[in-house]
Amino acid sequence: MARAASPTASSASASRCPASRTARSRRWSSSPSTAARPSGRTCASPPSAVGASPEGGARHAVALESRLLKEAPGMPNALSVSRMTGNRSTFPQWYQAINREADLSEVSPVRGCMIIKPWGYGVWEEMQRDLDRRIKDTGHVNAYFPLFIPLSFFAKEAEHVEGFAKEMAVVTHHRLKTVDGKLEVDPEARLEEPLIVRPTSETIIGDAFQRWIQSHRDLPLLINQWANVVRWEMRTRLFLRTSEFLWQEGHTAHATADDARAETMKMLEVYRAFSEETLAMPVIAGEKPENERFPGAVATYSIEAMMQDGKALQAGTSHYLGQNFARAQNIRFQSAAGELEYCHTTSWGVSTRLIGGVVMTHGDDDGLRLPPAIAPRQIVIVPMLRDKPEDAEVLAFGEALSKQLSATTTLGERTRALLDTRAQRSADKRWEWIRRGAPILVELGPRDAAAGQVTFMRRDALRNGDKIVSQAMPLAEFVARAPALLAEIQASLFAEAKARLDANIRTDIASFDALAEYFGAASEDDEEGEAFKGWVRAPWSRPTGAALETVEERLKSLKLTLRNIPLAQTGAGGSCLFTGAPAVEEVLIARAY
RNA sequence: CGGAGUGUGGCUCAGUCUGGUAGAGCACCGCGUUCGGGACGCGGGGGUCGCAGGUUCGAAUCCUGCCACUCCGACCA
Repeated sequence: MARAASPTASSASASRCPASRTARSRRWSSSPSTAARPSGRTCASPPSAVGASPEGGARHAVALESRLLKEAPGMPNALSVSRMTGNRSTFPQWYQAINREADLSEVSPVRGCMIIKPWGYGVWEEMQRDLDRRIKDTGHVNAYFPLFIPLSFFAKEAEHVEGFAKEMAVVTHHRLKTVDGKLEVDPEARLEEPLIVRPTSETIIGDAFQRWIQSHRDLPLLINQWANVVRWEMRTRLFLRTSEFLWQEGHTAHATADDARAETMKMLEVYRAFSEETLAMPVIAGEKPENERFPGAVATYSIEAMMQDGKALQAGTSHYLGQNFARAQNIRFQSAAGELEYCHTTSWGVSTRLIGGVVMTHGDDDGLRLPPAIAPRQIVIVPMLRDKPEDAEVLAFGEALSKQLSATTTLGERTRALLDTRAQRSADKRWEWIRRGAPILVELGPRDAAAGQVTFMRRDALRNGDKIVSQAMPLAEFVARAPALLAEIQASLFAEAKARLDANIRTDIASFDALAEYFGAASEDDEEGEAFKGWVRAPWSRPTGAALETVEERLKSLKLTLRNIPLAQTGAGGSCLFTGAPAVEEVLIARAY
């Protein structure tokens, strides 16, 4: 073992020092800024001390990947956690490590598709439950439409077709046959009309709307569907972009443009509130520039969230479709005046991508941190069992605690507590729950049982420097305070992310050159570590058509995109960053997922 | 689809240059000692080295083709 700088380290301390072990560490070992960094936690030797030692510690990958990273050098707006997660060059590895170590998801044998593991799916279920409530509270009802859409349906809206045609899964046959012991597609079983696997459901739902709507009394028609969709993506990443993903898609029809526009904005606001209140993920809501519109839409709005590497994630969209789909599909109603008119429709959706957003918003060196509102288990009790008589008391105490906690109400729901009685070692279980992001972790030992007290850790504030922070209080007090404590964790995660977002949107960039300097300089760095860059909010003249395309081209050279035009405008004047013309509003510019 | 890289037990990797019949740590199983900050000892189980051909007495290693994954582009929730 090449642990040159700490010759005294015992194997025991080495085992607690996983940072010293991956081959990755060699990548940074020559970096001057790494060597000086004090080792984290119980780790005795600096990362640079380690060479080719192949010792393992795979389960610690989240911690070890990130601990080795460079500090963001001299960045005024550097994230508080940028030394681990804010480093652009290692962020993808960190992201994948969390997916693996927090048991969220894994790539499947099917190209471009993922397996959402129970813990990750549990998070999705909590999201679904909360958002479904919000969707129903705004008057919508759930329904389900077919996975397969006849090609002819899909073909009706020209822009829509153009937007999705390149990423379509198509079903052409309905039978297999065995030839020489091998299964083959039966050429005899060709479908008369190919079916596409839905990439979105405007057309199949529009077809139903066309039949369901006759009178203005049938409007508004407010439908939502929870479903999977398929878009044949070239490049996929867990949760953020996969060929198949889960989502919710709302589809509504209205009598007037005003009503439909109001619906579009209402659902955008539902998404904003859901994202900020439930996911603790601050967002900026705004309108997409015309070239970023949903295919077939008159206007598209989005909420954009800032990830810990500074990139923007489109976290939800809401579209005003005008009468485009109504005309294409003959969705008409008879008005009070007796006239036949086309409906105005909307659609809006969020997907399992949000899970990726939560990971990249709240994750840290120790793994995932889940906002209590979406944590499948909010309080996990790990009993310290030692194969001794007092184990029974510890377990009994734990069961009582779990039961009492489950009788309380947190954030409007029954508190989700778990007594983890699995046979694994307590220490392993503790770290597993830390990596998974359980908001509160209770460690229950004989001393607690005897004293009738609860010792616990908050995942949002797990460490003070290198030390794990735990606190203790009497059972009754803990049970009484747990809901408030969880609410506090929810709030603190949001506050942390909100502060990061607010601190990293620059509004002082007044020219394209300045923009290029800010973003361009970093891209010339090698992969060793690009400094954190946030977003830029800049005045612009809202160019359209070819002029807008030119803007996009120039931004592309800097790997930048227009995210949205925030609804909340400051009214600041100035001249357009791109055209020099008088600005009419501000636009958000960022690198994006 | 272009550029770069990687495929070796569950995980992270060494071994490939210089062919000789597969390793480490962690994880897993058993026993014992431990146990409030990622325990220790002893003993085990698990890999046709991404796939298919080829060269060779012999291939993880050399050659050819293919596939998959990761990162960077193009495309997108």
